[in-house]
Amino acid sequence: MATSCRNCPLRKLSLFAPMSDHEVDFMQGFKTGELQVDPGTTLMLEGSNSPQLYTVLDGMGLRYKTMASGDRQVLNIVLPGDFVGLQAGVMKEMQHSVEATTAMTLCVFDRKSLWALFRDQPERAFDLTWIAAVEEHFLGEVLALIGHMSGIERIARAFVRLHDRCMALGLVEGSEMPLPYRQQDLADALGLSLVHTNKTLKHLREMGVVSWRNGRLRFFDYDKLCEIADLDGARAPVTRPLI
Amino acid sequence: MATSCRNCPLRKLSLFAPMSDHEVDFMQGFKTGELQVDPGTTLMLEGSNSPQLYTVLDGMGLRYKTMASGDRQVLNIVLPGDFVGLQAGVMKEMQHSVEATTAMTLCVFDRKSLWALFRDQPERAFDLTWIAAVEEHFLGEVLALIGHMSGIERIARAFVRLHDRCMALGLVEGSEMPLPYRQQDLADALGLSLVHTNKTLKHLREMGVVSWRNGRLRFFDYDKLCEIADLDGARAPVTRPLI
DNA sequence: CGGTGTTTTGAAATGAGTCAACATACGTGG
DNA sequence: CCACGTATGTTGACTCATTTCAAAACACCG
Repeated sequence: MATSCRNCPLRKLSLFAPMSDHEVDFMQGFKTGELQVDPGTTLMLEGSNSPQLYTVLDGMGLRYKTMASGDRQVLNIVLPGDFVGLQAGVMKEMQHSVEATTAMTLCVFDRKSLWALFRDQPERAFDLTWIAAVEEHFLGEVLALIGHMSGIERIARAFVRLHDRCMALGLVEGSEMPLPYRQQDLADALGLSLVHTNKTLKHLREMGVVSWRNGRLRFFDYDKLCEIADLDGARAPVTRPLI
Repeated sequence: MATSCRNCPLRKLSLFAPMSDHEVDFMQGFKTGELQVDPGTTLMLEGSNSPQLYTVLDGMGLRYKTMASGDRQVLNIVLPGDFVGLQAGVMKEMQHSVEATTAMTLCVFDRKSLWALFRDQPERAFDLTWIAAVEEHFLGEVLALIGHMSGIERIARAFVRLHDRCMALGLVEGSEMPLPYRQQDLADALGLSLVHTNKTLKHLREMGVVSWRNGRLRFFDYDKLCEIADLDGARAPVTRPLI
């Protein structure tokens, strides 16, 4: 049974900007359905133009680009609350692909009604731009990360950032959280080779900082991890709108 | 004397999406003035919240992030037609800084009237989101670049992309174009050390491919450059809106 | 039980960073 | 007009993080 926007479990989270009843009603009308996909499903394909846009309700995915050489650059990890397909909505086509890593539940919107949203709901239109700006911000962060940090620093920072995001979503259980990816995925996200990623993970494990096994990430010494990641404890949470 | 939007020289370029007379009139009203800045001026500061937004009319600049270590990551080069400050407009504050490299002329908009734009001009609001999506796309490209390519490939690709952008803006004169930056700027943009950037530039020069001297970039063998950059000749130009 | 995908390990090769000096250009003030 | 200071570009030698290659161990599934 499909969730109604009114009882959307994500909306309750403080991570997301509050929305008036009237706005929620509009979103409800904007929503055309709900989609369940299996792990490995490609939601958006680079160069294509999806007729549908999504908001992730549940599950995890990946945004990535495929390069001429066949390599893959993972742009970021897709978590609940993320909006998928904005590029297809405003540009001619997607510039990256999006794939479901786990099973996912998605809110479906019709691309054609995006224009109605801009016309009738300036607040929501503003929020969409906001979302695009937040995406841009995250990409900028990763760029700085890959451009200037060593392997162990990159991995540590990726883990901390992931922890922050999952914490805000209530996905962290004690000192443990799900991370259902392959080492190859992390390597592709951080611009490292698989072998080096593996060895660095081993190093972090033996240092007693974090352990990533069987799709679960365990934090043994979070402070140390932050230190390696060159991040202090005070990180302002980024509030953002939910579409 | 300030340029009127109606005769805006940029608008004529095919790079930018066409705009109706009515839309141009609105933009004219949105525009509050024109700003001239000297080289080295900081237009936006990371963490601050500018009351003004700009569209570059003339000159070149840099967007960059400053890292805890003191390093700098150049996100991209700012050219005429680029919109500056969108992040400050929709998020609480800028996540990167913007600096004028040469003298610049900027169209000034009032941040407060951004909301009016969303309310009264859904087409323009749509364009703003479009711009944000284009920015995101470019950052994704650079990310893939830095994550997976060697020094010489990165430099070659940066030059080709720059050539494409400047060509669309009519800034290329024959096989030569202005590039008023320091080697350090390029190094910071591509995640390379200054020394390695210097040596790679020398290498490209000695191969007879490109020469970058005295703020001017000269192409001797453009095909070869594209080959090194792993780009074929057929690159679709990205049309985008001008605000 | 064999097949496929993932993780792990070791050894060798190298691209890129760091250090440290020198060269060049440009502007300012004496 | 020259001397000096600062910013940028150039070069060589050395080091090391990371990549690449190759193989083995492990896990899961039909």
